[in-house]
Amino acid sequence: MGIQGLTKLLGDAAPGCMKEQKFENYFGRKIAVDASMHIYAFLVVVGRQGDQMLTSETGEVTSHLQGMFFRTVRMLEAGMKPVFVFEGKAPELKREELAKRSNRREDANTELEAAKEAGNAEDVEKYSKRTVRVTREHNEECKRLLRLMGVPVLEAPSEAEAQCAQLCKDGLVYGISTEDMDSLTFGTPKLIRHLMAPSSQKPLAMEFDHELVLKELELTEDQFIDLCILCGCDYTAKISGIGAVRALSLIKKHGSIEGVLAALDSKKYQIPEPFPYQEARRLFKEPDVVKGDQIPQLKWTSPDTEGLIDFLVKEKTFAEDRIRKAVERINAAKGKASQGRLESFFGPAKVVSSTMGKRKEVPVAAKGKKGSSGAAPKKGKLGGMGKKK
DNA sequence: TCTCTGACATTAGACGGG
DNA sequence: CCCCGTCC
DNA sequence: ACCTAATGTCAGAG
Repeated sequence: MGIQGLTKLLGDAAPGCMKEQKFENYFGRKIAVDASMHIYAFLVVVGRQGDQMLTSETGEVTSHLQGMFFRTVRMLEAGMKPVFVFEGKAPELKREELAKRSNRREDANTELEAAKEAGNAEDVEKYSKRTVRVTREHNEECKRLLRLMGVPVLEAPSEAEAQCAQLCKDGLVYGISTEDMDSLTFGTPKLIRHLMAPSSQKPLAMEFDHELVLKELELTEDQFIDLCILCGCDYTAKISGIGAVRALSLIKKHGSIEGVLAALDSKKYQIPEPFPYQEARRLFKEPDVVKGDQIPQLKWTSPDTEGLIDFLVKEKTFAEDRIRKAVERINAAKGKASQGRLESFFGPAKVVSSTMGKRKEVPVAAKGKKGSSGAAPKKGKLGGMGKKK
C-alpha cells in the first residue's frame, strides 16, 4: 500500500523536492529496481486476453518473461545499468496487510468463477487480473533471465524497497526506479518515478530528493518516518480521521508520534489497538538489509546470446529472430556506452572514500538549469514536445 | 464554504506493420 | 505519427 | 504457500 497520500502531500507541501528529468539524463547511470512489482504488473497485463496469458508450448505462463526481457532491453539500450532486487521474507508486522491482500484475491476468485459461469467476458478479464499472484517460480525464472542478459540480481533479506534504498545510500546506484513511495521512508537519497514511461504522452521522469524532502517539510528524518506511519503504511493501522495533511501539522506541532498521541483528543480520535508504531519506526529506520562490504559486487556483462536462445526459444517458445534482434540492440548500446562515456570525465572513479575502494555513483555536475530545451533530440526520440507549461 | 478523510473502483507492457 | 493486432 | 502499488471519484463530516 505504500504511504497513503504521500505523493500528493509532497506535491503540495514540498514541491521543491521533486524535479522532472529527461530520459536521456539516465545514460550511464546505475539504477536499482524492485523486481517483484514489475513481475506483478507484467502478469496482470502482458499478452492478456480475457483470462488467457502468454504461454509456452507446454502451457507455462511467459508473460513475466516477455515483459521483463523487453523492458530490460529498453533500459540497457538507454544506457542504464539496472540492478534488480528481489523480495525476501516479509516482516512480521506486514502479515496482517498481506492476509488482507490474500483475502481479496480469494474473493476475486469466486467472482471470477461466477463471471465464467455467466459468460461475462468483461468480468472474467477484470477478476482474473485480481487473482494474479507472483510465485517463487516466476521470480526464479526472471532471475535466470536477467543473469543471462548480463544484469546483476540481488536477493534482499526482507523488503526489496529497503534494500534498494540501501544500495543508493551506499552510493552503489544513482537512484532507485519505483512507483512505491515507501522507498523514501526507507531513506533512499533519490527516488525516480515514471522512469520507463513511454516517450510520448506520459509524464517525464520525476525525481524525489530525500534531503530536499526533509528540508522543505522542515522535518528531521525521524520525524519524516513518524509522519509516514501516521499517514498510513503497511505496518500499522491508521488513526481514523488523521490523513496526510493533519499528520504533517501534528508532527510539526508535537515533534513525534509520542507527542502527537499525548496531545490528541482521545474522544475524537481512536488510537488503533494495537498500535506498534515503535516497531514500524524501527523497520523503516533499521530494516533488514545487506549493506556496505556485505553487498556482492554488481557486475554488468555482455548478454549470453546462446543461453538466452536456449532458455527463451527452446524452453519457452519465443521467436528466435526477435530475441536475436533484441540482443543486437543491447550489444549496439553497450558499444556506444563504452565509447562515449561521460562517466570517464565526471564519473565515479574520482571519489575517494573509506569504503574500501568501492565505487561511488555520483550525480553529474549540474548543467545549466533549464536553459536550452532545444538541445537537439538527435534521433527524434522524443517526438512531441510534451505539452509542458 | 472549504478542507480533509475514507471507501470504493480502476489501472497497471512492448513491438511492429499498416 | 497513431492505431491496433500480436507477442507466447 | 509464498511478495506489487498508485490514482481517481465522490459523499459526508467537521
